[in-house]
Amino acid sequence: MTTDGQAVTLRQVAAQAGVSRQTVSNVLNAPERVDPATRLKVRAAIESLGYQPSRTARSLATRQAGLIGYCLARHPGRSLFTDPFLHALTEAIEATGRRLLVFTAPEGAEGLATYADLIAQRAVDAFILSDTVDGDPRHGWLASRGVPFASFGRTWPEQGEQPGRWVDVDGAGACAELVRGLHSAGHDRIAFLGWRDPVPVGAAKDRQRGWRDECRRLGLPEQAAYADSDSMEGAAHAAATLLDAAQPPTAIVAAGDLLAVGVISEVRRRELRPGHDIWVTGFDDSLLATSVEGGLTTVRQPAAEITATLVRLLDAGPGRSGVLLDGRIVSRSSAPLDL
Amino acid sequence: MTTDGQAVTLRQVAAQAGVSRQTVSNVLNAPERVDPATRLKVRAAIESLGYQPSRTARSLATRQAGLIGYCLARHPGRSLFTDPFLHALTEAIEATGRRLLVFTAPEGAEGLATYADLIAQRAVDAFILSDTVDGDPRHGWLASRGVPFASFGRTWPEQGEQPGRWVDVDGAGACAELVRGLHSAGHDRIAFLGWRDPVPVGAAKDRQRGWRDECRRLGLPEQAAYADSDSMEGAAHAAATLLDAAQPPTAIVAAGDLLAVGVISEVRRRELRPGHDIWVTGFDDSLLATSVEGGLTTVRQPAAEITATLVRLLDAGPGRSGVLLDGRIVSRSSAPLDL
DNA sequence: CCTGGTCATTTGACCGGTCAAATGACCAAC
DNA sequence: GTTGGTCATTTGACCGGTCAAATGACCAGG
Repeated sequence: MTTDGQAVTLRQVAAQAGVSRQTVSNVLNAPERVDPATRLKVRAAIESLGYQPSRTARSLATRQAGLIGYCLARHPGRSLFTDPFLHALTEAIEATGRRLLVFTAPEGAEGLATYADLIAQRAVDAFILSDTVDGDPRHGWLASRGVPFASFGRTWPEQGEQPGRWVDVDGAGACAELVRGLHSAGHDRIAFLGWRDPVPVGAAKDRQRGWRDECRRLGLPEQAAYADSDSMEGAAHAAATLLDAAQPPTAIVAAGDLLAVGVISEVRRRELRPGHDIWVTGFDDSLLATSVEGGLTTVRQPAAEITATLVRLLDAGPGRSGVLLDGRIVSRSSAPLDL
Repeated sequence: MTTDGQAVTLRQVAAQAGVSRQTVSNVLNAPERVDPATRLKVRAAIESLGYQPSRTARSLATRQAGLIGYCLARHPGRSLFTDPFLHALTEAIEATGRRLLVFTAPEGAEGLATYADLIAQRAVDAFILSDTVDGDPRHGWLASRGVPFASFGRTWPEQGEQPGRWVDVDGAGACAELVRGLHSAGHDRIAFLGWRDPVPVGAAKDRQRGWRDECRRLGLPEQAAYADSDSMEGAAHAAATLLDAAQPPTAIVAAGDLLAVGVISEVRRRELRPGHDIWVTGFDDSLLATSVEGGLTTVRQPAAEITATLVRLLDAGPGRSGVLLDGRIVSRSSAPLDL
């Protein structure tokens, strides 16, 4: 509304409305304390001047930055879920009137200095953590200094509970459900395809555990293979070893969409039809899942629910708690399950 | 350093060092004005108290938020370059002592209200724009109110220059270079594979133009096909039509990595070898490029250079200017070019 | 000896809000 | 007619820095 460069202040609104600055402040922050008649008068002045309070001034007075910090993972493009997660997180935070500040930091304990700086500068009020690794140092460090945070992902401590509050998707449960679905569709040899990684990723182990436990429960053989890295090529090679076995699997549960696409390409190369001769499933419901022919059956991480929960936990105060959310199986033609 | 929750202030440092608050401020912002001896004394006090100035207080006084706004695109996961771009952008901004605030906004002209709010609240000093569309309303709007911004991507105005300052990657140039490389490797029939999209994406047209112009210059036939969407499946079908032609191409230049992977899968399905029988190239050097067997020849967008330039342009003041950066061709086995 | 100029440092006001205590109007109760 | 309580509104101090002008010490020049 202001065509001039200068911003409108509280006092200008007060002058225009013929009240004191505090009354204007009250209209915005505690309207019930203000007489309805003056409230209207002030609101009109606010409107006509196009006033919006300065976040900075308010932050200084309230000692709240109104910003949540989120560290971008070192390896961009590593996970296909990063992007939808970030988008959902931003919306969830904005829904509470705050905003998201993203930053980068070195990996591991070194990166804690960056977190320390942001707190010391009072640039953020709290942190959202993701890309957690086994024994992640951040959680304990932040909790010990009383910095509010919420974690997407577990730190898988050897024993005891992890510090602070977390949300995660039940990868084990989802994979178990996939195995059950495949089994009731008539599959008896359901293989798992994971990847080896320099960094131990708890999520991958979790998914495999769900598959293994369910296979045992159903008395199915446990065939597994591993890609050298999280790539289509590695997955294709690993899938080849599975398919070359004396008793090849009729279904392959892959630990991620990228792997699953690699499996599908190997299946196709052998003139076998995914979803008919060999059923294939992925994980993440990334853009790849709708990109392959007929679509990939996969597990969707409920991004909106995850981030809404994270934001809720941020304000839950100190303490320890965890929320485990269910992934939703999205059935497409690579493994036409009926759910 | 502070184990108590209370933050250290400038005045506490001043008291500790036995100087006035302004002297401490000068040590931080204009050290040359301070006597070396007192400078050391103050530095020691800062160190011992673990002092860091409050961003908020400084922002209020200087009227600079120290934050740059960046709007996340509506469709998360649409482009594989989003992730590396965001990472590089964050680092580039941090290198100048500022930080990145990300936000979401409705598409098109409606979203301008969100930009307006951020400015009115003085929450950000400037904006970085990306995911620009043809005739993007944001550029003119921001420029007309004197809000500093820099755009990754052109708005392709029908006539005249686009408002403000921009950086883009020369997609046309890179595709022309691919065509030249393929031609000198002996290819005479080099097809283009793009995609149709509800939103007109200037970048895709730009890449195709580069391919077309170079083919004409070399006197090569212009074969092109289009995927219904930016997906592997669509690309595979489009590739099939190309390969079924009476005079099938021996090389296919795809407008994106995802398309290229789709092309490769179709090529393999026909028992043809990518990089031998049919050469295939992509665009973006995304995680898919190293994920397919042998790797995908593709064009790398220079993320660090792009973002460094964007940040530089932010501080260039009002005016119009554009920087066109070269993409770098990364040769892998899907099209073993020697460059 | 007084003036004028640097240099290092300090002082008071200010950025634009919020908080807590103070003011004043109005009305019911003793 | 004084006291006490609510309600609406105002005042002064404060959040933690920065800016601009003022102060004081020191030294060279007329």
